[in-house]
Amino acid sequence: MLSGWACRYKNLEDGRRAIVGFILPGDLFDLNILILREMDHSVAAITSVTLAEITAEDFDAVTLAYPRVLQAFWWDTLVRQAIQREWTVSLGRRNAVRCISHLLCEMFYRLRIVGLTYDNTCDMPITQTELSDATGISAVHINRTLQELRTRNLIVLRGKILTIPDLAALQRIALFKANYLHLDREGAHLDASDE
Amino acid sequence: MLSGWACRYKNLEDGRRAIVGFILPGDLFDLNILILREMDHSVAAITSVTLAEITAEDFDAVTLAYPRVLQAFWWDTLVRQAIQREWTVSLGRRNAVRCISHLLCEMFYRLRIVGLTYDNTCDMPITQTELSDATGISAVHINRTLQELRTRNLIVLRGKILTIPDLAALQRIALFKANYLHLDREGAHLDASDE
DNA sequence: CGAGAAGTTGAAGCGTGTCAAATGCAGTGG
DNA sequence: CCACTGCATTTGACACGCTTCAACTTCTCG
Repeated sequence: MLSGWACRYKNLEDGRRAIVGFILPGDLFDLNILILREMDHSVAAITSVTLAEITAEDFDAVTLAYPRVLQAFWWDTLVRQAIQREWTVSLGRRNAVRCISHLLCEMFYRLRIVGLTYDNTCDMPITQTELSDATGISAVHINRTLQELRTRNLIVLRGKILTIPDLAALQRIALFKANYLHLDREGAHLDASDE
Repeated sequence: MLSGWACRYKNLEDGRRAIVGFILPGDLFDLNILILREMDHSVAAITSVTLAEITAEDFDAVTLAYPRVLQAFWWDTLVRQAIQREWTVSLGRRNAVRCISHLLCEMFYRLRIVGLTYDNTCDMPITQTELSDATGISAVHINRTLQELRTRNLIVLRGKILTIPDLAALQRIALFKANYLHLDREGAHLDASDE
């Protein structure tokens, strides 16, 4: 993924859609298809996107010839898995305010790694309906919760642009700890939390 | 993991515990520690367990010398990730009855792969409190929901032994589709669902 | 047999879902 | 430039699944 946003999702048999992850610029996708026989989920673009492609043959050739490359890819996979685990925690244990705050924190950090934040703002091209599909919270309640976050001056979200006036405060609300993103292996990072 | 059950969990700052996955016999654990610098979660034994261990040096040596081994390990990682995604769906979209049913289906299938089911029964050594930590549903409601599943003859659960009289029926309730477990790469499998 | 853990039960409250309708907003064609 | 269209956001009222609390009972194991 070179630019743009996409999401992974699964459709339940009763027709509802569940977003299980967001794919941001710089993310690898999709290694699944190279290793597993069958995709167990779908991917959809949220904005217009640009991709770089590699064939299965080239992938096999490169990774077999340069195992370090495979290890690096694997590192990426493990980080995605850590993110998925944190989503599990969010959905199971965090209420609406915390769940949404946590998701926004995660997006902001992930965008910052790849240089797509500007001071304390970043793009946030997802609709409230998509937020609903991602968090399992109804769209109506997403709306009310966003308004609460706005009222408490924790976020400014207008026209697909997100500004976080006080990241440390938002993290505190969200019970967000950035360590699960394993930023230490990558370049730029600054943890706004106290610890 | 050679025998016994364990779980991965994270502690929230407010003291609650969230179980983000179960580790069953045959599962690899923990590749994270070999690749990532820092564990972002903890692992606890549920029953007494036996493990096989490999040093980081041996691991590096083997995977660098035999890239196919690394690819196989990676395949395992991707399946774990698929399971984690399905947990995300469960917590976000399934109500208590479906969520618990789904978890039981998953456990049963995973145990069956490694030959730890006997006809339609298997061990289920987790307490209702642990089920609560895994699903985000309060222990009290876990209890009531299990009773409902028992009343509807969907499960028989007594003394850490689970029997599923009609697996297809339970899957239907749970909206369970076994494809996400990617059983096709492994040996024995029988999908009890209609499709 | 005793003690602590696990499971069970009831009552009350609340966070969130659902439904339905109104409003705002962006793109399209006349 | 405006009417038109469809989607996203917002609002209010009401219902319900689930949580919480607190007690009680049943298991398990030394």
